[in-house]
Amino acid sequence: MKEFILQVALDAPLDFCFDYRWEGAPGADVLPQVGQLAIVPFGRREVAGMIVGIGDQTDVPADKLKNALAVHRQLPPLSREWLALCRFAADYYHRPLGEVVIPALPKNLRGLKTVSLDRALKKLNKPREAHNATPANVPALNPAQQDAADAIAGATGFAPHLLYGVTGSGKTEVYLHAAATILSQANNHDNPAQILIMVPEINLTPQLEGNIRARFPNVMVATLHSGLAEGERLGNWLAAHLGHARIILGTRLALLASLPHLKLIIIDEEHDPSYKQQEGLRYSARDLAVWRARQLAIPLVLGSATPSLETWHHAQSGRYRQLDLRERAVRDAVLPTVRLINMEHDKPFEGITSTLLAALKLRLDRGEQSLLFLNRRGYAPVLACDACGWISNCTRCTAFMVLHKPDHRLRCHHCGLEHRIPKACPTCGNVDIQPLGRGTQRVEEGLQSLLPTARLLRIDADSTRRKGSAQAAFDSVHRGDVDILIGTQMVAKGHDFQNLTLVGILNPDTALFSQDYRASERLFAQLMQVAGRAGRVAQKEGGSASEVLIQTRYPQHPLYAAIIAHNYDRFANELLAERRQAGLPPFIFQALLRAEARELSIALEFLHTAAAAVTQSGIIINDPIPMTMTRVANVDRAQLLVECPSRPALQAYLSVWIAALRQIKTRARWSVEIDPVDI
DNA sequence: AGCACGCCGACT
DNA sequence: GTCGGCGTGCTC
Repeated sequence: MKEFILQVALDAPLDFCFDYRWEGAPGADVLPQVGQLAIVPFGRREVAGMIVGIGDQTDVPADKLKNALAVHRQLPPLSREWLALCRFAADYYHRPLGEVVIPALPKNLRGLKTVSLDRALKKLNKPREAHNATPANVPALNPAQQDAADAIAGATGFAPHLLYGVTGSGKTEVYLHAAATILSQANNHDNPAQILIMVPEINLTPQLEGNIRARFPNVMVATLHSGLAEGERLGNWLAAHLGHARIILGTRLALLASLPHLKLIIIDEEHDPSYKQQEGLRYSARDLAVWRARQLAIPLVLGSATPSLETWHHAQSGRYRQLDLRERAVRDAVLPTVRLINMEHDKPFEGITSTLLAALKLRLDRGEQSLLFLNRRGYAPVLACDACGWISNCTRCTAFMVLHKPDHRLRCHHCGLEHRIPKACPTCGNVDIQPLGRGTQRVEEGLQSLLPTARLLRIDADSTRRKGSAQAAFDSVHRGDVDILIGTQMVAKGHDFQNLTLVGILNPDTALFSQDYRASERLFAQLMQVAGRAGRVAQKEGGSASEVLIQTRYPQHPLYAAIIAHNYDRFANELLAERRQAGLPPFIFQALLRAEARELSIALEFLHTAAAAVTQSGIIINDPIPMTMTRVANVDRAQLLVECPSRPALQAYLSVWIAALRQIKTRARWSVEIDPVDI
């Protein structure tokens, strides 16, 4: 009876692996393998861990060493490539390996019960023979699309591409053609291929999933996103892991799926902030995709009308190959006309200028649809008392309680605190307390009074809280049951509305002067995206083209000039020049140390100690500062930014520094984020 | 992270 | 006299 020592990575905030004893059963020839899951005792619990090494020695004293309880042997082991990807992510983001590996696996795989595995494999549709994978209903490509698809499918080795094309220029067709070519090539050589297509939010883009399934009727398509039920998640994950699924469509979490035959990665809307995980392991799925494509020596496509400045920089410098789609692929479609409405001259009533109101009436008369975009939900962002100056502050956060009129509540969007709307000022008793500012609910109310016959529909996180209600709302717009759609950024993504000819942007100015230097980049992307909802209709005979009206107090701002000209190139180049001048990303690399405690002084004291813990030339350590929103849910937060022009130098420093931070005795909770985006 | 143990305040 | 607050320490 031979005894082995398993090195097991566990999902615990401990930066090392744990050793377990494994005694092979007498006569058993099946040994545990690296890449298999083991169930092990850990403290008083039993948890799943990943076997990352097998040996016959350990430093762990015999009285501490425990036996592994079981090994998942019916599952093919995770590949060395997959483990290397996880190890890279763990190293790069300075987190324990198990914290990357274990959450990347379906929950149902992590339990003691192994029977569910067989059932999930029954449940799966058997893949049909892939040699017959002839795409159905293939539209012809224009020359630019054809060149792009050929470049991607014909690339050899690691080949990152920026597919740069405005909304409606037919990026999806390029993806599908490149995918079809790579799938068929692989099949001819009896060498299966898998293609990973990532999208920002799968729930908002059901059309893409439908298109893919229709185009590849003989290929198994699996989706991976957080909205799946656990059973479905396990089945789809297994389909990818076993190589049955040839196309995997998913959100950022799909990047960490096991894809043994991966031959192409596509990231649609690569600039989208949702590719950055904002809790736990704060990874960038886009950045990890680049690493994974390099590791496997395969092509990568980053698609966007408004690329992130990181990607744009790489394309400009020639590290990524840029593929341009300069024309709209939809026949007769023209780019929407963008006009500014100067709110200094045309004072808004109920948040709507007379120019915009007239444009809305025109669409109503013509039986066409309009979209009003306002990135602020609720009725009003704050309730205030004129008499004594009271405002509806949240008692637990550095934030206002937002007025939600339909359910008669004040609600904090940060900690969830709620109470009834007071009838009078809580401090002075004044009954005349007023909402300040305007959210989607208030716009809906005001607009209904201005246009009593119009059929309005508000789409935001509040109106679509129930499962499936967002889809129902979008369906009613498609059916033509709605004249004017009022929405937050939820309406900006994915959906094409055939009869929509007017987009009104109500109040975009706040982002122009934000402390966050990325705000203007994001605003541009958001405006382009929401404007794209309108321009998809072919120009009607005798009618005018679709129109985007932007209400602003700063019509001279260069961002708007770029929007009007549909010229992201120049705007992006100007932003890049500013970033270079100011020493901001992508010309510098950053890490952010966050600390939180019941008292701000505790967090700040920790950060000051941290700032002095390890100094090194070339590493810029900024002053610790309270976060803009200092208090959330009665916890005070502060942060410390560390910068360096060299990524390897920053990484080397972080390894030493974080080890030193672990030695600091503090009551603050802290974490380090690499490449932070919201600072 | 969990989950224990351990030592001081308001209650069945 | 107990129940329970969260500080501290450990997990192969």
